[in-house]
Amino acid sequence: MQLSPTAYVILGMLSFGPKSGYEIKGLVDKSTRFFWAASYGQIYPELKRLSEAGLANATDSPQGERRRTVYELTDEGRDALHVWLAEPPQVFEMRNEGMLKLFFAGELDPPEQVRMVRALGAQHAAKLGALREIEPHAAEVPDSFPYLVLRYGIAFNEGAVEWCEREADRLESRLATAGSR
Amino acid sequence: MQLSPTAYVILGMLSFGPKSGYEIKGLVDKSTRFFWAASYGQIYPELKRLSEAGLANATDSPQGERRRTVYELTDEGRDALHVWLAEPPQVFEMRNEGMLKLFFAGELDPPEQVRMVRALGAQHAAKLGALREIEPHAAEVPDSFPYLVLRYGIAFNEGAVEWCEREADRLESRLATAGSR
DNA sequence: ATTCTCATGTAATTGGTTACATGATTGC
DNA sequence: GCAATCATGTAACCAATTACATGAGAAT
Repeated sequence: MQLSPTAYVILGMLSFGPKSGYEIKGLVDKSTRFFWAASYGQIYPELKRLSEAGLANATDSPQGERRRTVYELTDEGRDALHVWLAEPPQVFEMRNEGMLKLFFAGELDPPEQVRMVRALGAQHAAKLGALREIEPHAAEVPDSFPYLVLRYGIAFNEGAVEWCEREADRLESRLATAGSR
Repeated sequence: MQLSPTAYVILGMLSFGPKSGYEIKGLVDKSTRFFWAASYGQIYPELKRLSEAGLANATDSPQGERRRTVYELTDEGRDALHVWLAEPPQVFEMRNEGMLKLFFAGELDPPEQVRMVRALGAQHAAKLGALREIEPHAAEVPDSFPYLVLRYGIAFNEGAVEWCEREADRLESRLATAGSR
């Protein structure tokens, strides 16, 4: 039985302890979503499939009248997770509209080109801000992999912000010299 | 009429001059695919839509008996491209299985954790290799935006490779100290 | 009262890939 | 003669998002 990376996100979250679909969604939204998002439309059906496949166990644990199903990883589920973790990563996809616009920026006049590079920088700065908001929370477990991954995201976005500023400045100065020639 | 970013990839490619669907696909595959891919299944129907919308003009230009349709940007098409370029970028999505595995790497034992960080580094090194192969070709137009974007990709992947090596080394040394304690 | 959070799920739609089908031209 | 490249297109399929539907409990 072939599982999608999204199924492994769920197994991985369950490896931290038993959780409801709602809790998994919440965790994904403040962690993996930056490199692997998941919606309710995936999570709930996938949880059902995983429990049918014997990789997770479903237990009803209502809070008062509010129904709630908590899933926990079975031994087979943990094995499946370990096997997947040890395999070389396959998927790496990106949809970066800012890069795409920059690629075609030669179509615009120079001042607008500079604005575009700064807009890309602003995009990265916004992401950086979002990551830094999570940081104090993640730093509570300093040697953990979630924290390692967060630091990678921060480093990358810092680099990108600097790169955009540098390139925008370069374009701007080139523009100034061209104007005075 | 709302166009998708993929439609703008096509308009953008046509801004470099008239092209067939086949040529557009070839260009995408050695440039934008790293941050915005497109398949024949998208390109051909989209070209038809763009020409129906008056943003591109279709001209039959067979080579012998081999049929061929070349599209060129209309003035409206160029305007639409410029409007889109000036708008702030929206989409930024990533599916990075390597990061995802790293996030859950705490499940494995330390030597395997080190292997995983190195595997992520290898993924970035492979991408870096692919980009460097394109570089001499792109460097022919040194001040162009396609070349700027390529350099961004190279810088990012170089940074990622170094980061992975550094973190793998750190993990390894931590592992050694823990073992002798 | 009302809004927010907790909680689960499905249906419709979108965006995109892959496979399939067809055929001409070029280079070995 | 055969493989690679040029060239166009559709159909089936897949992954994922969004909107919708429902309802309890907690906080303001």
